[in-house]
Amino acid sequence: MGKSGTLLQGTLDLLILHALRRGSMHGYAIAQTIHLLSDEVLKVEEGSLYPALYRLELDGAIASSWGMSENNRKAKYYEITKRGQKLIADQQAQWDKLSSAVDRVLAR
Amino acid sequence: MGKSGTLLQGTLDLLILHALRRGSMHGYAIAQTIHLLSDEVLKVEEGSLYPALYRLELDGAIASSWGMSENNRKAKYYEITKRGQKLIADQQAQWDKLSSAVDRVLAR
DNA sequence: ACGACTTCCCTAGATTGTCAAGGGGAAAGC
DNA sequence: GCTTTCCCCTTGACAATCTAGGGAAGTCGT
Repeated sequence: MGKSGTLLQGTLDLLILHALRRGSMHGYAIAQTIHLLSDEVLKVEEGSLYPALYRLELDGAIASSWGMSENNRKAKYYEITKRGQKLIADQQAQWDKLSSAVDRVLAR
Repeated sequence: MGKSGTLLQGTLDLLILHALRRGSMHGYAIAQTIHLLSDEVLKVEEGSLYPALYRLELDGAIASSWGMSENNRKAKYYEITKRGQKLIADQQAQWDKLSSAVDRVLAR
């Protein structure tokens, strides 16, 4: 495994999309949400997060708009698009398939 | 997830080491073993396998020696070293920790 | 004896995803 | 005014995997 880094490569997009299922959120909050929902195991670096958000928006999986945060700061809010919904389903299926395959190998 | 590629990045070393728990094996057989144990879900490309074996041997996790395969071909047999045993434990713990963290996020 | 196929090894180059390490602006609290 | 927190972003390096090759040697069918 990579020396450092608390993420399983390839899962970040799925994690982001899943966080956004709870409603529209700005980037900073997405990172916090993932951190919390994972019981503080997963930590999303900003240098990973923002490029990922950019990719996802380019891909049409999420859409953004500027607004004001609860703390009265300018923030870019993201929400899932219809295309993103489909991506969630696909990627979750892929994750389930692959991670359970790994588990099978490790169990035998 | 990556357009193609059936592997979760970061898991290959662990899969290889786990296959070798069953006894000394040559590279080609390691790939087949992983493929079979995963119910044909995981496919290890040779272009990923051999560099990984090289890394692991450099790292002292496995050791190799030339021999003859069951099919009467020259083959390089690998076995786990003591250091490799420890790596298995560490990486499996890491995998369990991270994959269950992902599952937690996806479930909530 | 020839060709096709399989088994086994290996490498070079491109691609991708993440990380480390920065920088910056603006509100809040002291 | 100073520091801290919140929020955005970029650049360059790095590690892991894949694609797409190449090669040698045994087996099998004809």
